[in-house]
Amino acid sequence: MSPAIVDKDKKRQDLIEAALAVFSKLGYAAASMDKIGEAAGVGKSTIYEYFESKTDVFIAAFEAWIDQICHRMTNLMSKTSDPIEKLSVITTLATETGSSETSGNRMYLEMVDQMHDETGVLYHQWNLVDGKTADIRRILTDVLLEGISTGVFKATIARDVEQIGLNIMGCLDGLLFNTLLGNKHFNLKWQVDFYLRNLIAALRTSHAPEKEPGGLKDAS
Amino acid sequence: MSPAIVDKDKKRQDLIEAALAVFSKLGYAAASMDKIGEAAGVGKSTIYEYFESKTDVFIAAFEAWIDQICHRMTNLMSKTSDPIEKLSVITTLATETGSSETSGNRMYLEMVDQMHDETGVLYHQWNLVDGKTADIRRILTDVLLEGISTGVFKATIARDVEQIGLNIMGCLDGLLFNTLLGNKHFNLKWQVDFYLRNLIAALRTSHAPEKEPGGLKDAS
Amino acid sequence: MSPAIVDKDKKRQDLIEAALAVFSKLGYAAASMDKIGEAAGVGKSTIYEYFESKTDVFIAAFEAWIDQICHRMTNLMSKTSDPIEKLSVITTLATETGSSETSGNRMYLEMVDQMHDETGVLYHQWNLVDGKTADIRRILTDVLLEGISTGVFKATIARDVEQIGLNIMGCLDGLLFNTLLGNKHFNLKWQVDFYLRNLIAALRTSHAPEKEPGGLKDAS
Amino acid sequence: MSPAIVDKDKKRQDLIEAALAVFSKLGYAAASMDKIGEAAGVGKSTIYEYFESKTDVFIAAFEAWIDQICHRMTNLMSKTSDPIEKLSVITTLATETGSSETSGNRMYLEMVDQMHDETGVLYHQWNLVDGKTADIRRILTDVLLEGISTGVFKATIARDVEQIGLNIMGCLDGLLFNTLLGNKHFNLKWQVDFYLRNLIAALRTSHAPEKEPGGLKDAS
DNA sequence: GATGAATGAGACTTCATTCAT
DNA sequence: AATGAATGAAGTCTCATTCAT
Repeated sequence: MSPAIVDKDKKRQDLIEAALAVFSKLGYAAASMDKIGEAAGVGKSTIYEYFESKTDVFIAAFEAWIDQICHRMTNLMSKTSDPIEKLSVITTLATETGSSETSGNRMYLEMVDQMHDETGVLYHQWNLVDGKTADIRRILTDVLLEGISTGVFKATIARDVEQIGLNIMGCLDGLLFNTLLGNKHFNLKWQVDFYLRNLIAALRTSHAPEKEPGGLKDAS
Repeated sequence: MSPAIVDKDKKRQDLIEAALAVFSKLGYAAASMDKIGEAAGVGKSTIYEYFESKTDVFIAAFEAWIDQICHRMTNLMSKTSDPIEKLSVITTLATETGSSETSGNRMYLEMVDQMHDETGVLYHQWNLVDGKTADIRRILTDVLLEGISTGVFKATIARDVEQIGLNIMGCLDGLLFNTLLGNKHFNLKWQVDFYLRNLIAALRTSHAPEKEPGGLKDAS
Repeated sequence: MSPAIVDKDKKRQDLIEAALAVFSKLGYAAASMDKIGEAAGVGKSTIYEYFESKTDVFIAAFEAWIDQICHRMTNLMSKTSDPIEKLSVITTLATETGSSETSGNRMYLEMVDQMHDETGVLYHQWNLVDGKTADIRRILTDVLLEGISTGVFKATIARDVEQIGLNIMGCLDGLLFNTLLGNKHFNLKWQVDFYLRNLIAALRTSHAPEKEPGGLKDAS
Repeated sequence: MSPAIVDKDKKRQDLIEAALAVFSKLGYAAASMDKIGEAAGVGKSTIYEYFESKTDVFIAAFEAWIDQICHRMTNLMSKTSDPIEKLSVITTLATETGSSETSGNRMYLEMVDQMHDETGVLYHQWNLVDGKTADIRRILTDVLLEGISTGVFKATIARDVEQIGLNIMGCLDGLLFNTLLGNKHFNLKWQVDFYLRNLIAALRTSHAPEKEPGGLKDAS
């Protein structure tokens, strides 16, 4: 006759899952509590048993989303030890996100929007976002440092690894946006390959073997 | 004898200007007609003398915004004949946009958001956006083609000029976003220089002189 | 160099004419000052030089409308001396008003609406309406009295002529409404003929000749 | 344990009732959602829990209104088997509707107005209105046919029963309007009796007994 | 006298949130 | 714990009317 303590956490997860799906598809504004409740199979007032407000729900969904990305990235990268191949994992991730299958994913867009909007959920919450995205940045930084220590990447980039990580994230974001936005001129795979190819050319030591990551060969 | 004659076109421009400022600062949803009117120094109902709806106002502001970018880009590029230096104009533009002076500029973000949101103003309006942004793409394409014809860029990129133009736009967008979003780790100038340096290295003919555009030398 | 005094009255008439057309077509609420001005070929603010308010414009249009009906009715009735044939003029008038040619005429409907609506222009203005419609009632009463004095109608109806006049107006209104309303089952001419035939049968003296007004013969 | 369960159907009916009262008193345009809510004792937004829009509310009120009339008419008519007395039920109904007790009833007027107004709720909805009013027409038609089969009414009117039913409805509407509209000259009971008396005289077989329905004897 | 321009009041509608059960 | 029901604040848009020229 112990109270259903576990259920509460499980249900919260279910709600987050449902909310993430709705936010990804509709964006923050169009995602009404009604719709989130419906997606989770509960009445909308039930959501308030688990979250303070719509803001709270969004933040939880956002955190879950970042966690998912990190897990996926870590998983894919663990399959190889070559730093260059690890970087090329990004192509896979980006292509996945940009594919029509999951094209509803507007979380990044919403994150930016909510951070930038004076009335936005995440306005002045850079610390929160920073903390969450730090995990992704760390993964990239580690790959670069690993590449330096194994002689694949130039030692001179060591002081810039943090900025280079940001460059990758930033440029990828932009390429992804343009695809999500429905730009029919856009060939996402080509674009990501082209960017990565130019980047790696700048990072690699001149004597490093020319073995290239899958898919990059045709990019120029 | 004559009624108050106002240059309706001028006033419309003023309203667009004000609307662009408000949309840039607050985004589409948070930019109420009240606020736009206040910014323009008129009552909200006055706006309806010049526009059919909020949608109309946004589209006009969006078009004005693209036009501004094109003009600025064309102006800056006309000051040099070197394709590489022309490309580096992008650094200036990006830095300007990302500077705190004009940090409110969320138009691109909003454009993406409105196109992607099922209920968005620009949903399924890709033709409109495409037509407007085509001008920017054309400017970039022209620079690339000019570089090829003067032997500065590899002839082999000729077939890809369109995609490369998109790559520039996309990556720049992403870098800009991350800055606008308040990412304090982000050094926009460094990021743009780094991207352009890698890009130009991939485009230029091997025998081309190493003369680099201002500001790129230190980027690695 | 005398001021254009005549023009003012003429212009007022033009405005009334235009307003009547717009009110008849659109009804009171949908007839914006903008549209009335446009129909009269002047700016909407000009209307306020000639009328105090939209209410004023409507009342003037309403009065003009009643006057038109009276004139038409008087004209048609003057062509015969037979009271029964005079009554049958109503068929012509009703058919005219109900015909698709002029089907836009919603003045009566609007009159009723505006009188009955708590916020209506004519609310509590029965005196005004009564005074105006009195002319029509008088015409009908005169026909009945004339019929009595010539022995065509029963003398016993003398005390009821006023009510009978109202009966004609009332029933005709109703039949007209149902036609204006688009009731496709409705054959206006048949309906009016049927009503008048029954009415006349009740009014006429038993020894009066059976000569019937045109169009009534087939009505049963 | 269970949330506040309200009989949604019951509440919807209450809202319709309240809306019908407000529409009847003020007409469609002047009946704001605020006022309807107030009349029902709920906030205006609550109405949107039960109806999609103001249009929806009006249509529901309109349908309820027709249903009420049909029920009342059927009830009253069921108390006698004499077709002539059945027709005289109309006098009762009309007098009721036109009495000061329920003088606010402008539903018919509004129905006409909304059907006729280009921007009206019922514009081009003749099918809806037709379907609803068909019930009333059917009741009248049945009475007439029944009268024919029992030899009270002339067999020759058989082909016109539909039009005669419409004639009754149309003329009654008009008489009612003039009363509702506040015409102080109008004696509704006299008017309806007069109309019905003339009608019945035209319908009845010559050998039929002169037994008249209550109230008709004095009408001329 | 005429009118282009401006607007304030008010309408419908949405939705995050609260409350009673 | 769960939720059906209710709502107030806010947003977009309309339009009769006023004002300055």
